[in-house]
Amino acid sequence: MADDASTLQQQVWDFVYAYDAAYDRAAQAVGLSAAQACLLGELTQGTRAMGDLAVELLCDPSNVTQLVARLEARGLVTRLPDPADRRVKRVSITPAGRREHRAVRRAFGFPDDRLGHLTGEEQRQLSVLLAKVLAPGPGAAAESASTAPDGERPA
Amino acid sequence: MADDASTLQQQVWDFVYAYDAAYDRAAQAVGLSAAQACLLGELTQGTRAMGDLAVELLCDPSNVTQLVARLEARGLVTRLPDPADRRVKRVSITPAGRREHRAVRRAFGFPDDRLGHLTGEEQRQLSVLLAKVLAPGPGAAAESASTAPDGERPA
DNA sequence: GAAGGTTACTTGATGGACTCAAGTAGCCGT
DNA sequence: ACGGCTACTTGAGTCCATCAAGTAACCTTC
Repeated sequence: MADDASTLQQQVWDFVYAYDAAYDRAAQAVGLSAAQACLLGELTQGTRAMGDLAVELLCDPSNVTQLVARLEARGLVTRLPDPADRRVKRVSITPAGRREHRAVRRAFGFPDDRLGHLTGEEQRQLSVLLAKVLAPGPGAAAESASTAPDGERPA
Repeated sequence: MADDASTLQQQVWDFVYAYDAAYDRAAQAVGLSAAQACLLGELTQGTRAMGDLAVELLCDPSNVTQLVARLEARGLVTRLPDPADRRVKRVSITPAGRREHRAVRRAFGFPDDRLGHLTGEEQRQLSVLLAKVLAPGPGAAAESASTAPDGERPA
């Protein structure tokens, strides 16, 4: 029985490894780092305050500052003060940034290449299982942070 | 239909995100980076040549040099010349390294915390689905690199 | 309405991860 | 032994990431 469990763990590891590697390749093919692509992904649904990005990306605010600075220097995002609270800077994606991000999504073959191995029915099964795995489980107190709205991942 | 698919993609993203974050936390709880923990994991089944590590970790050989140097400085691995080919350096894990690695495994709660949400039968289902996803599929020519033998992952 | 505390972001310093280019040492075929 | 290849290292540079300290703006409270 420990054998079944360890096989599953190995499979999950390989799965995550393949996913990460594919995303990395996709980003780099477009000339972005994984972190940059991930940040762009966060912005596709609308603007975000710097601080919110730090929370969503699970990193230090000062890290977001430099990440955004590099993207801004390349014209992929803009940073403008929030009219309601002048401490806050709201980051939004530019048309060029949207193009780059779409290019990453296009280069990211994992969903089609890998999930495409499954039939529609199998995909539905997988979805059910993942929902259960991801459900806030017993043992963990509070878990939320739905991360990216369209399917990104970090480094 | 595009809705089912996009839900699945989002779930896979969240799953990978949670896995990565958990591994990162586990490594850092022990005072290692994810890359260092991953490298230790590669060594648990036996020694490896530097070059082989570079292939398995999908990175430049010079990166392995510094990674191993840092681990060696902390006494977690040793590096000794291959008697058969004096160009080759074989890296092996020390008892201290093994202890650290076990600590990472212990701190890595994902398998128990998350996969534990599934019944034995569901785990078996997931295993079958993952096997199909990971199978060398149509479209990819050659894929091997079974990565870590006991369940590691990179940054 | 000014003082004090908190919040949001930036700056500076530091360290790890990673890559590329160039270098050295050892292998191997001719 | 010579030339070419392989394995690893070194050095330079970039990005990611964190911490500590700073600045500006908000928000209370007196």
